[in-house]
Amino acid sequence: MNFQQLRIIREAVRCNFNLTEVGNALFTSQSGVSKHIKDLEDELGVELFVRKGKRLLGLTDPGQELLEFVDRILLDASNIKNLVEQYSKRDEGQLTIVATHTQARYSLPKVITEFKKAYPKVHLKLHQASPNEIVTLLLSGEADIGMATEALADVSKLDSFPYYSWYHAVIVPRGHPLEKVQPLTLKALAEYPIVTYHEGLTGRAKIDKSFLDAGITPDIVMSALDADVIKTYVELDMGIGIIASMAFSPAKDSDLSLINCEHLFGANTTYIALRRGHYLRSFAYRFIELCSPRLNETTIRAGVVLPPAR
Amino acid sequence: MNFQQLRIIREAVRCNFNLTEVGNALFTSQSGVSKHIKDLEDELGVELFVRKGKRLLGLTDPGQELLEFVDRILLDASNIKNLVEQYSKRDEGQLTIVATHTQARYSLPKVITEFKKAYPKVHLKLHQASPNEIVTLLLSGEADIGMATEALADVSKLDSFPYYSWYHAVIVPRGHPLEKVQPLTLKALAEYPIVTYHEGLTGRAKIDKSFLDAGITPDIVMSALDADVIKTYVELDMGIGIIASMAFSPAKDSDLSLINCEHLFGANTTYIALRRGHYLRSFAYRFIELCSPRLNETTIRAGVVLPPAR
DNA sequence: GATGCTTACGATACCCGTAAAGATA
DNA sequence: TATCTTTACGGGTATCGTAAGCATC
Repeated sequence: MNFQQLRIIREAVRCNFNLTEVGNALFTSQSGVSKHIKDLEDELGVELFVRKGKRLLGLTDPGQELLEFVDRILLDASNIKNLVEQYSKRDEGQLTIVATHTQARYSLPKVITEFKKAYPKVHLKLHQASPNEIVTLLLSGEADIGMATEALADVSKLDSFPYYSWYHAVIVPRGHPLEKVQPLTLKALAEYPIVTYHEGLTGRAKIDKSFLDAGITPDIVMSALDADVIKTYVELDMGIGIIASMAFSPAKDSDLSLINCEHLFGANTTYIALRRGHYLRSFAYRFIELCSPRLNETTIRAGVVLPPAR
Repeated sequence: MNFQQLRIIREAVRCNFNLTEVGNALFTSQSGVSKHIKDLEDELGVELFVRKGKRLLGLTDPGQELLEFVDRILLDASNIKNLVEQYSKRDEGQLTIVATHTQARYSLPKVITEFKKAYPKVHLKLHQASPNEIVTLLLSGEADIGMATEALADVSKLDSFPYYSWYHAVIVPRGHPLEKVQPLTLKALAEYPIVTYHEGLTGRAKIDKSFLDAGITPDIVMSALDADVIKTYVELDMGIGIIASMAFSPAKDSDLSLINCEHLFGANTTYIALRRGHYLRSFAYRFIELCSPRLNETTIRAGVVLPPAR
């Protein structure tokens, strides 16, 4: 048994059991991949893959159980690399953040500016992705820190920590009749076409649930992945917008006006998530602390989940 | 980085950094060991060992941190071997139990008889050791299941489960005046020389504490590792004995009489301990279940610690 | 002087990639 | 037929053990 064999097992699963693809992914030949699998199966004395003729279709039961350990071995191997770098290059290295549009655009710029100042030698990679993609990237080890409002808190192999809480707000073209409605109600909103976020993004679930609970069917004419797109179409008068309140800038969005609606959709919590067991460099912990001072290295290592901040 | 290198790192620590010994332990040459360490340090770019000239003295800080991951990787590697055997030879294999004299002699014979009947093909190894040795053997992976009254429950890397509770009893030569003392008191015991267990064994701590709390200094003339030795010397009239009550057999110990003293020293709990994260074959779980029906595979996997049984 | 570590060197085994052949869709 | 896997084979590399050279105690 060697590490290359284990990498191949893991990659085979990720590549849906296409060994040619595995070869490419690991920068080696497909024949070598094939042989390694065979050698390992011979050594262990068990078939790890379900085969139909020559094609691999999936994992056998022992293969499935084995995969858990393989994953952890490879995780630990990468942890070793990280931890050793921590000593040889204390303030150098790479940090990969993966966040949704909302976080990348509105909450992270300030943090990243500060971080860059404190750790100029750290190569910071910021990926933008959907909540589900964020989960995948964290679990595969391709990203160190994930940030999103959705999905993260439900995954057992992730540790997630409340980052901050926020509310939705309504945006309308300046002079829109809704500006005068006091107090704002779901019923009043539902009288206009609505532009808001896509399903599974930035608290969209809360919006849907609020309308559903009230027995009102909103006319959602368009859903977008980010607030910039929503604002664009609200400016074009396609409807009123519902966005995360921090996405509104009075200066830049001077054609629009923001209407508070904290009472309508409830609070959302954005989470910072880490892969459980993944070794983080000290500057990664510092990054998180810059996001929220309550989340220091000790707290995070303890895995304690604190109540969300306001 | 390969597995041999990791095995060498781990073994170097176990062998007190004597690389010649490591070579012998791993059945390879000392020069190879030396080179492997150098190669790994070169690859990682960090010194893992503190050196004085050519001699190794200990681990550096990164080496210490690395060791944790190395241990887990090698644990997982052995888990893989075990789990795969579970499929290829369901009811065959090896099971290593390590227990104190008291358990090996008085509580295990019945269990082992039953187990042998159910799993005739499993090679059962029973080691006898002190509580501290039991901890070491479990942590090094040399034993699968440990049993003792002391030490086990305090080790964080072990999962320990209450096996059964028991009481001490006093043994005296037949016709001894203590037979008539009703009720038996610590003070009455302290008037005779006492033969009992060694420190750190079979509830000796409870005996000492009871006397200490009562402000009485017992005259312990001899301490032994097991009840058989204690009984021998009580028969020779060296003093009265305090032993675990299950160590007395009316038939075999006809020269002695047993005096109940549950009220004097309190209950002891014997624990079954496993190395956390160590993969156990299904027959190992069955063995534990034979010890105590409450400890089935599900309960143990959940790591739930139940209150001790009576 | 005995023990322990490093380096050099040759034999062996292992790993990789190319190429050809066979299986599957 | 195109895609994919297995097997065979040759070149390269890594690993291992012996032996010699040094450092440490």
